[in-house]
Amino acid sequence: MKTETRQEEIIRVAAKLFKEKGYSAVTMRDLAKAMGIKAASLYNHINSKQDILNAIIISLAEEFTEGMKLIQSSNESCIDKLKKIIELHVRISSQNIYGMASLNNDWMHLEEKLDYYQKLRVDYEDDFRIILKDGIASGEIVNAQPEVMMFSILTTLRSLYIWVPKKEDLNLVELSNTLNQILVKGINK
Amino acid sequence: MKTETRQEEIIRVAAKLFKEKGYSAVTMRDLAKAMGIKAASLYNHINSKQDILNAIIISLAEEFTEGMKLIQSSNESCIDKLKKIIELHVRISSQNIYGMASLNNDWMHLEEKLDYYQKLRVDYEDDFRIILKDGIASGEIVNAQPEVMMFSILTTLRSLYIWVPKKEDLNLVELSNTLNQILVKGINK
DNA sequence: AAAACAAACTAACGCTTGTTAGTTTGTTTT
DNA sequence: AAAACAAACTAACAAGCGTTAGTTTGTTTT
Repeated sequence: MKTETRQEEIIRVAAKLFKEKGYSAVTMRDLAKAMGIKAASLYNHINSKQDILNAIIISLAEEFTEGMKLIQSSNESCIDKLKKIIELHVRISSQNIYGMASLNNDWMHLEEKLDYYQKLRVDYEDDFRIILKDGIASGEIVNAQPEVMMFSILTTLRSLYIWVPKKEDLNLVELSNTLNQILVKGINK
Repeated sequence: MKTETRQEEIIRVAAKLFKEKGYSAVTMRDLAKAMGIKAASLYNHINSKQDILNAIIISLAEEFTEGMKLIQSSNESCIDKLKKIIELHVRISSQNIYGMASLNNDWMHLEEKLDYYQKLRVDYEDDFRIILKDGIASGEIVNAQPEVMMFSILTTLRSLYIWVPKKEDLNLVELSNTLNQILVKGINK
């Protein structure tokens, strides 16, 4: 197990605070107090508050992009690809619930990295849409509006961070399966 | 049509700014500039920045509570109640997309009103859960984990504000129907 | 015409913000 | 023992924060 650098520790603690109050409401003095040091000392390890946010969000966004590219290039059925996407979100979200909160709520405070982030996001959604449209074309998926389907599924998956920690007892494979059933097969008998 | 007071106008404009940057990142000077006046002049109409957030969030939360109580006390089937809940969210969200953003993202910055808000929220979720459990008990709904179902549906509905404005062409009845189909019946054939 | 009111203004307040500069301390490498 | 380094510190900065006090201006009510 690789030991965490001081910089990584700061970023991890920052993500936790960002989840609770949002990026703008967390001060460098708040972060320093949570680390048990003075605010100025943070700058021995990080360049700026902004850089902390960049590090949290961009690494996560790239992880999602990588995952999607793998799924996209497989030749599984559309329904199986959706299952894989659900597993991707469950895995990443459970590994970094604090970072996922920043990704969801504080992306608009990215500055230099904002355009890059938004491109990753748009591309991800485009890939998702294509999977759904292929599924409709091949008759695997019901012919409803793919935009609404994508919104519904993706919103649920993006919000997993709110909810995953409360279910530590539930193992992640089981959670993926349940989500797959509910999101894909619906809830009525 | 009742004309808007200056105070209501400030609250409406504030909600729009809060949606874009979050409560903490919006300054009273930002808000004043958006209103075309100086920051100090805002205080002729409102008591504090905090009060603006309270007004936005609490009125919406109470609107949801009222709607839920009506649905709860009707004697419709569980599936029909779910449909009504979807319609409730579509209606309120489309009427106040900016306020819904604050409700979702800035509720933790409520201060005196935080406990009250959280009670409304917990009660709402309790009512929702009971509807699902009744549906499972009566065999209307598939016997999966009601917690996951509720999370999935409620997360989608709570995020409508992100997405409704892009679909102005789509009428709201149609959107409710499509959401109902996807959330309840699923997407696979 | 006088009084009252709504809604803007200027000026300033005390406090907090992110960040920098320079220094101290203790450990590790030469 | 000397040099280098990592990681903390104190002190301070300029800018921005929410908010208050007191004033001006123009309209509406008496």
